[in-house]
Amino acid sequence: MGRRGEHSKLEIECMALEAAETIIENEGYAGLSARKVATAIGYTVGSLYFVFRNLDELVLRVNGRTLDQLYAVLINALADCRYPQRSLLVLGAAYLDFAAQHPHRWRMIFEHRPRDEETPTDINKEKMDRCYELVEKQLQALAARPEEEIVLAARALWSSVHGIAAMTITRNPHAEDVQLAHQLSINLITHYLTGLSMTDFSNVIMQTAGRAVDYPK
Amino acid sequence: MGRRGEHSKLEIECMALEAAETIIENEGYAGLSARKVATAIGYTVGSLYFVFRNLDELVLRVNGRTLDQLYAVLINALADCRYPQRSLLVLGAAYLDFAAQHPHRWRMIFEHRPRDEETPTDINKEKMDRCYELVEKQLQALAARPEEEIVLAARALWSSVHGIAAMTITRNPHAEDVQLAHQLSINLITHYLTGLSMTDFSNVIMQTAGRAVDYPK
DNA sequence: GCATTTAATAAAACATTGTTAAATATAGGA
DNA sequence: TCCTATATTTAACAATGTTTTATTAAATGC
Repeated sequence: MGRRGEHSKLEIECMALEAAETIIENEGYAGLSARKVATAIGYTVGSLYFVFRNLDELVLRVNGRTLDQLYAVLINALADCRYPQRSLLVLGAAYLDFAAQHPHRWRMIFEHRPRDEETPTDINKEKMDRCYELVEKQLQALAARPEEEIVLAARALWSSVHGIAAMTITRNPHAEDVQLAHQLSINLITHYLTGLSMTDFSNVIMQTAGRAVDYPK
Repeated sequence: MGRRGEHSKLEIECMALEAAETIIENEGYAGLSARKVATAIGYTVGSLYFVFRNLDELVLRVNGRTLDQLYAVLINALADCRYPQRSLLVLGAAYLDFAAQHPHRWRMIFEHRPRDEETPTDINKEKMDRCYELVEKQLQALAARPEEEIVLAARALWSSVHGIAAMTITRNPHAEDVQLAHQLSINLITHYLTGLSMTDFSNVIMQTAGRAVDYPK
């Protein structure tokens, strides 16, 4: 039929993203297909390719929106935390809860493999780095250290919480899994920060940089 | 043609697994297909389904073999480490190196989503738990603590190193990525262990268990 | 107000996928 | 030597992402 101008290109784009999100939320990434998204928004397959270059691009866009949501959640969780150590614990807890509440979309951020080789994969890198920066800010408030060390510590800490989520929170997480994740996160952050406050940090850096692969006996 | 008895069922199974592994190692999971595996071992598609229930089963078997390899690497790396703290650092480094050397197969362990719902997903759980136990053993040698706390700490620590790998080592890791991963791992393990040795561990457990989700201000 | 162009949408076609059903050829026993 | 069981292939199916072609409605020119 080809009715025209009923929705603007931007509207269709937004509708498609929302439709894809609910499909993924309900059926997981495996349930996502171009035709399913298209019929969900009342169009046919070909129209999707008028808006997105391919499905990979749509997925990357969904991931971007998920990262935006995550960031908002983190900021919100941080709202009324006055002490940096508590802030770090709260950040970890908020991340775990977000992962548990949207397991499919959360996993898709990390697990999506673009079919097309030339699709840029690091489009959402900045959105991920924002999270590291949140952690950096708290670490800075906790102890005055050189920038370089703060960056490293933030990355180590945030990656660790992510690892706990990755190993504990499945695609269909049970309440007990989530609770275990929280225990692990608290355990990890607490001990790491204690160690951080006890160590001559720059010294460790000097000793270990650049000789990681063949670690001495 | 149907030549018969040229290879036993078990032989075909092994050939298919090896073929799948080289395909994945070279082209990633995206490059894996039933037909490609079949032709690689000189058979046609249908024959694969005489040996494996479906492709998911084949992938799970490959994952099992990868985990066996990983375990062997970890044991080997541990061979001549006399001090538990050093052992933990070496375990982390060995894990990162394994992930960097076989990124596709390593990621597939965690990223594989079975198409079929009724495919059991936790077949390789024991093989993963063996890794936790290695860490537990070192932690036990480091400090005498109740079993429960050792288990928790091992899980936190190992998940963290995995998280560092997951965030740093891409599907086509550069040398600089791997080096950063090693730095982060050393940083994390060192500070965590320092913190562990400084803290009244059981006290922390008592305080935090069961009130993880809505964390107090 | 009608014809023409242009762009939005649909429909169809293609190659590839996992999986299954049917066909076929071979090995071993009668 | 035939027969049967089974290993193996072949063909077919449905679903997928993507591209190409066809159609229709709006915008434009006169």
